[in-house]
Amino acid sequence: MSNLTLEDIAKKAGVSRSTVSRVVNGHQHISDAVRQRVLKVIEETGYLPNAAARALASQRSHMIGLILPHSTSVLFTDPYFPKLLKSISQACNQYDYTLAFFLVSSKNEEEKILKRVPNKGLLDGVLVQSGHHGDQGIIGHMIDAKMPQVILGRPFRSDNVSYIDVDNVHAAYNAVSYLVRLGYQRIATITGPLESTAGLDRQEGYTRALQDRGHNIFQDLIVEGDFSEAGGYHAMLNLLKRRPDAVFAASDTMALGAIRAIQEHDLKVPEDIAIIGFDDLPMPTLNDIELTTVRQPVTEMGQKAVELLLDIIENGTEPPRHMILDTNLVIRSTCGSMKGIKS
Amino acid sequence: MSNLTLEDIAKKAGVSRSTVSRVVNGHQHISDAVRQRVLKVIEETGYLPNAAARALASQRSHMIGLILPHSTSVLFTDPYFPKLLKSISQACNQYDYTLAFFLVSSKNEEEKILKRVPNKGLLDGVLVQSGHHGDQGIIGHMIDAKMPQVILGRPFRSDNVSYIDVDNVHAAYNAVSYLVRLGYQRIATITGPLESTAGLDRQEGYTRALQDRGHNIFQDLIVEGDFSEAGGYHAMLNLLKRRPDAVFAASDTMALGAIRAIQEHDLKVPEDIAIIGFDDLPMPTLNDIELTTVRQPVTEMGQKAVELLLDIIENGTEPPRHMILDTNLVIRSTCGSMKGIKS
DNA sequence: AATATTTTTGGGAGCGCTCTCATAATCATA
DNA sequence: TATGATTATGAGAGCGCTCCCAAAAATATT
Repeated sequence: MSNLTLEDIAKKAGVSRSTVSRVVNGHQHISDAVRQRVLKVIEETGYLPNAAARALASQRSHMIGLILPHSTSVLFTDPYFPKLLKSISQACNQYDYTLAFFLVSSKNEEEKILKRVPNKGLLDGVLVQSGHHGDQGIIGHMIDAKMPQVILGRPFRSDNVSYIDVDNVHAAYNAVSYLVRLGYQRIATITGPLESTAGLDRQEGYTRALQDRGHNIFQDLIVEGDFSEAGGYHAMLNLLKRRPDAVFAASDTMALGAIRAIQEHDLKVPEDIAIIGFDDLPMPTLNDIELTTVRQPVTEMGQKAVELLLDIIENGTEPPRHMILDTNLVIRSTCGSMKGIKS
Repeated sequence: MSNLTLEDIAKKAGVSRSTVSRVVNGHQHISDAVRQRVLKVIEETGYLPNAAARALASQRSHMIGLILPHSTSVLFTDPYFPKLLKSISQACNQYDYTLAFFLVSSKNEEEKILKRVPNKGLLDGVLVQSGHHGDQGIIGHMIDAKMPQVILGRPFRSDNVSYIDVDNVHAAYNAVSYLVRLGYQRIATITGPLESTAGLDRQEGYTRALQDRGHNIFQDLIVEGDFSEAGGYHAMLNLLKRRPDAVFAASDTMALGAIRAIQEHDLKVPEDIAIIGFDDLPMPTLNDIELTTVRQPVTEMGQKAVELLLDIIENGTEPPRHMILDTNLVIRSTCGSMKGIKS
């Protein structure tokens, strides 16, 4: 099929290579007659430009990479990544960029990938999912390689890189404030892993909300989880001994695990213990639970991340750009019913 | 960093461009002294070859694409795709290929993607997830573009393309035979969507097993599902009226939905109704259910698919290669206990 | 020691495109 | 109608690599 070159099209249309190039790239300063003629030849022959030649000549591959470090790739069971991936993919498509996908499953792979990614002529920029200490290596590597990048999730060292994140502190603050306003007294939290910024930030929101509302902070009402169902279950098992009347779980999956633990102890949600989650993603087995939760704008995040990256590719890394997206509280039935709460 | 070219390295090492190229690509006919010298310069300067230039000169991008058509992208909630994606990504990494990811979410996107994917110089080949009628368009398009491809899952028209699939008929046959041997009499099935080859094949295995064992086929014990939890739930609601004593669900997610329906009707698994699933993938909420199921070798499938594609890229499309992977029955507790069954 | 053989190296032509610059054609202005 | 400004087109020099071919050096063969 398309072993045709610009030159071939030029010949067939009776114009020069440059002219065909202009038509293909939609430049101005082309007479309408010529444009139509060239377009017709392209249509007839099914000509498609050679991406490699284009990338070499223009120094732009029109390709961006998505790097998922191994600290996160474990979490692939939850629907967060598929959804994020989908929105990133759609955004790439929208802007005519190709998405290269790098799943870093081991230290070994990290090495190999870090050798390939910074190659000139391959990628115009990268999106790096992060939020863990361990990811600083990748991020630093990209900075060294002067590869334009946007971090998904606030990284631990964020001063010199661009990132996009949801406002975790504020989101958690609102969720916990809601529990306070409902009159709950012993509000516990199952945090995310505390070596992640998301875990840290959500815990901070929890603490601040309680403090601002004159509640004491009890360390034994704070249990660390790992964003997994099993983690939530075990964390809740611990918490049950401390008799909380409400729990803010830093992820829906953990909320689910917590509910399982509660139900196994013949307690009821929300009558005995209220639960609030975090994410609001579609889960295959959430059907019978009306989970009150914090909705993350995952789709928006993917879209904006791509746009941010393209902007950086176009206009340079400096200054680093930080974008914080709003969340909103989705009130369902695991905290008891209540109307007229304004966030 | 690497705005260095081969030429620069050549100069620094006091050799020619060709020689450096040989070293970089590990060709023979290079004296050890020179090789060491060049390697040292490369090391010191952090030189990385320009991927675009390489692709242009060698007519090989070392990149393959993964296309997920919209018929499948809906299913992204279940852990099948993440797991497949992971193994494909790892295999690519292993062979030093870059993976480009195309999620086709709409007819509109399909058009755009089909315009970009066949570009010469971008991809050496593609993996296409399939099994639906609707995907024939994409497959045909790739054939027209002479793009090497491997289909993941048997496509509807499979004579002229290479594909890799699990032996769905045989797997279902074994699962249902197992139920028969356990003595179940009214064995129902919740099928996958019948416009997918997986759905069709698994149903065929069900039918054949019953026939071979002298059971009658009752059409009202066959209900179509859609691989989703909700689909399984509703299908089971229908089946309950027909009082089956065992159900073969064509996916674990549907099995889960079915179990939910059964439990809501105050029946017990396996005492009242036995359930057997299909997939055996880690599910966040499967903790308390010991599902007997058919294990699909998803990881192996991703790995083999990449290897098959690389072989095709290397040695040509002809003849089309078909690879069928074995499954195995994983006996847990949703069919009652029984020992010594050999598949 | 002379020739044939093999190994090592360099030169050069392309891969198919973009993009600047020069030239040709068109239009506006006086 | 001559002059300058503007628009349309073509020619040519790369982009940074691979790979073939020929030359040079090292080694083997008689």
